[in-house]
Amino acid sequence: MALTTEQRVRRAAVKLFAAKGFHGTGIRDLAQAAGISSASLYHYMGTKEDLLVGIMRECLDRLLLAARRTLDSLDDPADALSALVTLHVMAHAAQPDETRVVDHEVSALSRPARRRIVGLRDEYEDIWATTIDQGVAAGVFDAPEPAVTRLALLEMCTGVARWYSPRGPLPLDRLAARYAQLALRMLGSPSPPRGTAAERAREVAAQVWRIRP
Amino acid sequence: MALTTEQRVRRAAVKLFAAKGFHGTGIRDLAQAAGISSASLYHYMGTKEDLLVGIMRECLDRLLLAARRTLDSLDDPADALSALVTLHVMAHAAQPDETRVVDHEVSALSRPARRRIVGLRDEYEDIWATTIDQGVAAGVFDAPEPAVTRLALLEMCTGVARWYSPRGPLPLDRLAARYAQLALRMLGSPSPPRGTAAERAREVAAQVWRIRP
Amino acid sequence: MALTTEQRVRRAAVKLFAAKGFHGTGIRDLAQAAGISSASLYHYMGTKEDLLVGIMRECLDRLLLAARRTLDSLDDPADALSALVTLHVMAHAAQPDETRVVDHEVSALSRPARRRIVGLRDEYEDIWATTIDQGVAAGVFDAPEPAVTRLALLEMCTGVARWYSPRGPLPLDRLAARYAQLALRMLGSPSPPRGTAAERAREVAAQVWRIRP
Amino acid sequence: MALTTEQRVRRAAVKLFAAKGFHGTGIRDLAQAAGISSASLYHYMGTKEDLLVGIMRECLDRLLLAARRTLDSLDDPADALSALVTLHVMAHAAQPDETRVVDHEVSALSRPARRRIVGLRDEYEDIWATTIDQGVAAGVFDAPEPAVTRLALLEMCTGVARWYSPRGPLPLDRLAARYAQLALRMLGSPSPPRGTAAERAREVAAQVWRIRP
DNA sequence: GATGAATGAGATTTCATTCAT
DNA sequence: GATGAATGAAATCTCATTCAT
Repeated sequence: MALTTEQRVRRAAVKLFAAKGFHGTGIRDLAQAAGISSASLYHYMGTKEDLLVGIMRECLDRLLLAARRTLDSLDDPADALSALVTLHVMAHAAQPDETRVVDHEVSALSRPARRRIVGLRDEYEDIWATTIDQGVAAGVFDAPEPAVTRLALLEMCTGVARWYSPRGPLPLDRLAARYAQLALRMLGSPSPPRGTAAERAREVAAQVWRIRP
Repeated sequence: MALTTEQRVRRAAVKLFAAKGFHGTGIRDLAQAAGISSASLYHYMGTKEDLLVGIMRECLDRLLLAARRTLDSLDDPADALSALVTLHVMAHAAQPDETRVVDHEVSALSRPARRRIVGLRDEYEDIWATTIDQGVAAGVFDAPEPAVTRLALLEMCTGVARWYSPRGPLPLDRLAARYAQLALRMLGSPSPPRGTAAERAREVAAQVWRIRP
Repeated sequence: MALTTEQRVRRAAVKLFAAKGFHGTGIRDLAQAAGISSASLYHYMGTKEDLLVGIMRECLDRLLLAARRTLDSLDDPADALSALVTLHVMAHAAQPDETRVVDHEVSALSRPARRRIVGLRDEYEDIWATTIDQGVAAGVFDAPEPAVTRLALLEMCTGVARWYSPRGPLPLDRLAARYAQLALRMLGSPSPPRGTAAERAREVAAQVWRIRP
Repeated sequence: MALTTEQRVRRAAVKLFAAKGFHGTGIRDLAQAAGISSASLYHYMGTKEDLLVGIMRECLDRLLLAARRTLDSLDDPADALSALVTLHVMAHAAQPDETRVVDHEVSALSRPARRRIVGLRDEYEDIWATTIDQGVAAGVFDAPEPAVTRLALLEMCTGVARWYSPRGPLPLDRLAARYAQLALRMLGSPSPPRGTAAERAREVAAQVWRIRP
C-alpha cells in the first residue's frame, strides 16, 4: 500500500501549492518534498501548470460527482441544500489543501486552462443556484437576492478550508451539522434539517472522498 | 489632485498583487504599471516585501480604526454586529484588491512581517469575537459554537471581495443591508437590524475609506 | 572608437554561431565571449533568436542594398552579372561568419522569423534571376535552364565563405575577378568582363561593407 | 524487405540531422522518429555522436569508392572531371540529407572524430585536385588558380543538395549533364563531354547508391 | 530486445536588487 | 529624482545517458 512516486508528487504539490502558492513554490521545492530530483519530476508531470490543472480538475470533478450523486435521491429543497452544505463543508475540511488550491490559484492558470477549470466551477455553482431557486419557488426559502445568498453561502462554506483543523475540538460531523443549520437560517427556512439529508451526504462523502466522520 | 508617484506605485502594486499574486508579480510588472523604471521603483519602496507589508498594514489599520470608531457609539450587540458586518462588507466591496491581498498573501510574508500582520488581523477578529460573545451573554444571539459562527460570518463577508462588482445590479448599501440581515439570521437574532447601526457604519465608512454609498 | 557592449555581443554571436552553430552555442558561451554575465546579455538582446534574426537581417539588408545600388548604374547584362558576382564574393569573403550564419541557420528560426528572412533572401535571388534572364533574352548568355544556372552560380559564390582566408595567397580583388570570369564562362558569355563592372562593385562594397580591397 | 530497427534509426537520424542540425535534434526526437523509446536507441547506436560519425563515414566512403571506381577506367581529364561532377551531383541530389549532414555538421564533431572525417573529405577532394591538375598539365583545362577552381566547382556541385527536388521539372540525369557542361565551361575546356564519362558515372552510381536515373 | 525510471548537468530566461551617472 | 547597466541567484525545463527489470 506504499504510495507510488506519482502520488507522492501530487501530494507534495497539493501541500506546497496550498501553503506557499503556485508561484511561490519552486520546482526544486516540489522535487525535494517528493523525494526525487527535479529532473525526475518531469516523468510524472508535464509542466508545473499541468500538475496544477490536474489537482484542480480532480478536486472539482469529485465535488461535482458528489453533488450530483447526492441530489439524485433528495427531493426536498431544504434537504437538498442541507446535503450540499454538508458535502461542501466536509470536502473542504477534509481536503483543505486541494480546495484552497482550487480557490486561490485560478489566476495562475493560462487562458485555456483557466477556461476549463472555471467551467467546472460554474457547473458546480449552478447546482447550488438551482437548489436555491427551487426552494424559493417552493416557498420554503426566503432569499430576496438569490445570487447574493448563493455567493454568501458558498464563501462561508468554502472558508472552512482556511481554518478548520481536525485536531481542533469540533468533530467533522458536528461542524457540518452546524453549517447546515447556519445555511438554513440564512435562507429563513423554518424546518430543521432532517436526518436523511445529512445521512445521504455522509454516504456520498464516504464514497467520493473516503471520509469517515 | 494628480497622484504622486508613490501613490501610483502603491496602486499598481495593489492591483497587480490582487490579480496575479505577490509571487506572480514581477518588479518589472510593477514598474511598467506605475510608469517608471524598475530602478526608480526603489526610491518609493524598500523591498518588494516592504511594499506588500505597507499595503496590508494600511488596509488592516483602517479596518481596525473603523471597527473601533463604530463600536464606540453602539451598545446593543445586534446593532454592533450589524455595524461590523456593514463596515466589513463595504470595505471589501469598495476595496476588493486591497482586501484580497490581505487575505491571500499572508503566506508570502517573511516570519517577522507575518507575525505583525497576523497580529493586526487577530486584533480585528477579536472585536468580532467580543461582540458575538456579548450577544450570546445577553441572550440575543444563539451561537452554540461562537468561534465557528464568527469564522463563518467573517468568511462569508470577506468573500464579497471575490465577487462583488460595482457595475452589478446591487448597490453597495443594499448589499451591506442584505449581509447584515443574513448575519443576524445566522445568529438567531429575532430583532431586525435597527437603522442606527447602518447609519453609524456608513458615517464611519465615509470617514475611513471615503466611501459614499 | 571602442566597441559598445552591444557591438561586442553582436560580434561574439556572429563568430560563435558561425563556428558552432546556433544550437551549438550556449548563452554562456555568448556571455563569456562578450565579456559580460549571461544575465547582462539580456540587456542587449531580446532572446537568443532575436540576436540571430538581427544578424541575418543586417547581412541580407546589406546584400540587397549593395545589389540594388550596383545595378542602378549598369545596363549590360554581362556587366551586371559580373558586378553581382564580384559583390557577392567580396561580401562572403570579407564577412564569412555573417554569411555562413545566414546560410546555415535558417532552420533554427521559428516559423514567423523564418518567413521574413527567407523573404529577404528570395528578394535578393530574384535580382540574380532577373539579371540572368535579361542576358538570355539579349542573347549574350547561354543558359538552357536559367534557374539551374542561377543556383549553381549562387552556390559557387556563396561557398567562398566556407574556405576563403584573407591570409591565403589570393588577394580579395583577384579572387573576385576570377569568380567573375568563372561565372561568365558558365553563362557562355564571350565578352570578357569589362572594367566598369568590377569598378562599380568595388565602390559599392566600400560603401556598404567598408571593404577596401 | 522491411527495414531493420537499426536502419530506421539511421534514417531518422539522417533526416533530422539534416533538417534541424545535430545540436537541434534531441535524443527523444530521434527515438520518436524511429518509433522506439529513447532508452532502446542505445541498443542501436553508441552515443549520439557515434551515430553522426557513422552517417558521415558511410556517406564519404561511398563518395570515395565511387570516385575511385570511376576514374579507374577513364583516362582523359575532361572525361574524368565530367564523371566526377556527374557522380557528385547525382549523389547530392539523391541523398541530400546525408550529404548536407556531412557538409554542415563537421563542427559538431569532437576533435578526434573530426580529424578522421576531415581526412576522408580531404582524400576525396584530392581526387578532384589531381584530376584538375592533370587537365591543366595536359593543356585541356584553363585554370589559372587550380585550387580556387576546384573549390568553386565543389561548392557549386555540393550546393545541389540544398535545392534539388526530385519532384521538380528536371530529371536527375539532365541535371547532372547540365552541371558537367557548366564544369567544363568553367575549366575553359573546348571539348563537349563525351558519352563515355556520363555512362560510366551512371553505372557506378547505380552500384554504389542504387540510383536509377 | 526493450523500456520506464532516474538523474547530473546544463539549457534559456527572469528574478529582485544595486549602483554609478 | 531618475535610470541604464549590471549581476548572482534562481526560475522552469531539457539534455544525453545509464540501469534495473
